[in-house]
Formats: sequence, C-alpha cells, structure tokens
Amino acid sequence: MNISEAATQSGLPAKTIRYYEDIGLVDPARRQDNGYRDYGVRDVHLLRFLHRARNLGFTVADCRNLLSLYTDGDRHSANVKAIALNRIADIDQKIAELGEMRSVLATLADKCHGDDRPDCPILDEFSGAGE
Amino acid sequence: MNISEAATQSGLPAKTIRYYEDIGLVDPARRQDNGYRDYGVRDVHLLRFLHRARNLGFTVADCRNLLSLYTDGDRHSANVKAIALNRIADIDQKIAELGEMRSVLATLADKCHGDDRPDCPILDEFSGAGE
DNA sequence: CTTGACCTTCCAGTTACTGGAAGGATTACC
DNA sequence: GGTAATCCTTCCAGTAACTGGAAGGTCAAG
Repeated sequence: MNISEAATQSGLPAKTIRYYEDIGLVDPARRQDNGYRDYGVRDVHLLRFLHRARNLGFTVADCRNLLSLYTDGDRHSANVKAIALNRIADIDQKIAELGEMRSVLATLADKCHGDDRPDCPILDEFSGAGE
Repeated sequence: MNISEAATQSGLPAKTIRYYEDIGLVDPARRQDNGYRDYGVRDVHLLRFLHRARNLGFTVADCRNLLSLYTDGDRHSANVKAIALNRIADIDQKIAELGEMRSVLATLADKCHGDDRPDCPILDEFSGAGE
C-alpha cells in the first residue's frame, strides 16, 4: 500500500512516517517499481504502536527502546522480558499520574454547581494572591 | 521561595518555569527586593500540575485550556464544568490507550520464556519480511 | 573579601515534527 | 491522446517546546 494509506491506517501523517524513516526510527520502506514507498500490515501495526506511544508522551528515544523489543530478534528472551517489564512499569506510572489529574479535574467539576453562578470553590486554591 | 526551590518542588527545571512565564502560560512571578522571582505554595501546585500534564502528552495549548479552569474565575460554573468534563474524557482516552500498550507489552513479556533462549514468538509479528 | 552557588537576561541549539516548493507518476475525464 | 487533479518523491525552511551557555549581578560561608 502507498504511504497515504499507511498514514490513514496508522494515524501518523505521511510526513511523519518519512521523518521516522529519516531518523532511523523505522527501517526504510520497500519501494514499488515507481519508487513509491510500499507498506504492509505489519508496518502499519508498528506505525500505529509508535503513534500511540508518542501521543502518550514517550519520546522518540523511548520509542526506540520500546521497538527494540520487536526488532532485535537476537536479543535474549530474558532481556526482552526485563525491558518489557520496565516499560510496563513506566506505563503504570503514567496511568497513575493520569488518574491523579483526573481526580483533580473530577473534584473541580463536582464542586462546580453546574448552573450559571460563577463561583467555583476550588478556584481559590490556585488563583488569587500568592502566599 | 527562589526559583530553584520551586523547581525542585514542582519537578520542572527552573529554565522551563522561566520559559512558561515568557510564553504567558503562567503569570509573571512576584519579585523579591533583589529582583529574584518569588514563589508560593500555590504557584508550586500549579507548576506541578503543568509538569504532570506535559509529561502525559498534553500540549502547552492543552495546558492553557486546563489552567483556564483555575485561573479564569469569571467563567460561569456551567462552562467550567463542561470543560472539565471534556478534559476528563481526554484523560480517560489516554488511560485506555496506555492500557492497550500495556497489554501489548505484557503479552510480549509473558510469551518470552524469561530464560536465555533468544526466541520470542511475538517478534515474528513485527520483524522479518513485510506482507 | 573572595569563592561558589545562586539569580538575572539573552541568544543559540536541539527535538520532533510540519509546511511548502519543485518536480515526477498515476488516475480520471473529455 | 491531452490535461487536470491527485498522488508520490526529495529537500529545505519554519515551528513548538524546550535546553544549554554566555555575561553579569546577588548572596551566604569561611
């Protein structure tokens, strides 16, 4: 499939896919006879994974780490497992932090009357004079 | 407190705090007699919130949105509530995506024998010849 | 009273894209 | 067969969000 189809299916802009190839985050794509890049289902899976990871605040360097689990077939299973478990710990931490932010916002939403009165008790917490 | 203390407590580098002031993401800090920036507990709370949000993949523009909930005291409660609920939906989406990534990695870790044999069945999924 | 760790501003560099130009390939229509 | 629209290519420039470093003022310790 062409790059625009891979872009649609993975959620990454075509520009970004080419960029990832440029910086060596993904292997150079196969080329069709006309010189166009050619993508398969596996490529799209990988790109989608990258798309998610970047959206979720992993850096490109983090992504290289994540991908090494897939692409480095020579790595010992024990190492793969250890690295995967580390990444899972990272993800759990992010989930916990999102949970905290969520509860901050939920408290805020909850304390707001939801009517038209412009008084939210929690606003005092952050606005107004410093200490 | 000085900027370095605010940095330590919020988790944001001092550089970044000044940068956020520059771009108007946070209000200019009060100044001490010597011209040093002066921060209070509320400022630190706000900076910590920003630190979390940025880490979790919210853009600076998103952060402005999130902060408007705190800083715009004139906003009607109904609006605050609506925006907060939208942000919560964003966060829930992120949590769901992290959950997906987590399960991809967990499956990977699980399928690895955890010994020294270099064969991970799942590696086939992404590596090797394209489709 | 000076050494070292702060702070200030300003400017240049980095990361990770993102947009646009210039030009070739493909499809769709007359 | 021509041509207009829509792909694709590379390359280069610009943006977002920092990040590091220079140049210089401030402050607490010995």
